[in-house]
Amino acid sequence: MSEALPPDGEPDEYTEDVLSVVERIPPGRVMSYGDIAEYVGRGGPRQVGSVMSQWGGGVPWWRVVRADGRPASGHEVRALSRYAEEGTPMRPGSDRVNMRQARWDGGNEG
DNA sequence: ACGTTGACAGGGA
DNA sequence: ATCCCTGCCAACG
Repeated sequence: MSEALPPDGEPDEYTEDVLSVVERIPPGRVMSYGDIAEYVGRGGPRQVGSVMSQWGGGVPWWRVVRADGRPASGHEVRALSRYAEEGTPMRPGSDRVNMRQARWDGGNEG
């Protein structure tokens, strides 16, 4: 059984923070696990990954990638079709996101 | 208390 | 480019 959908329980405050940030990432943009950890101000990349593993089904999880631009482990194929839909900038000849262009800092700029 | 695990990150070979 | 190791930190058995 995979955790494609969020559990019915109530998320704690940290989980809420992480998920709310992920929901704000614009289409065609991404944030790394570490970026999100810094943004929420506590925990680390692995904690963010843990939250996404459990609750990611309810948010645009494909917009959360590794620091090197690789999509979430085990979800590469699904992520790739989303990037194609959203026009996410990719590295040429690779299945990786171009972080230079696609990285979102939480601000309003493009 | 301890060892293992995990949707991670960074550095070296 | 890939593989391997270490650092990291919370959750589990």
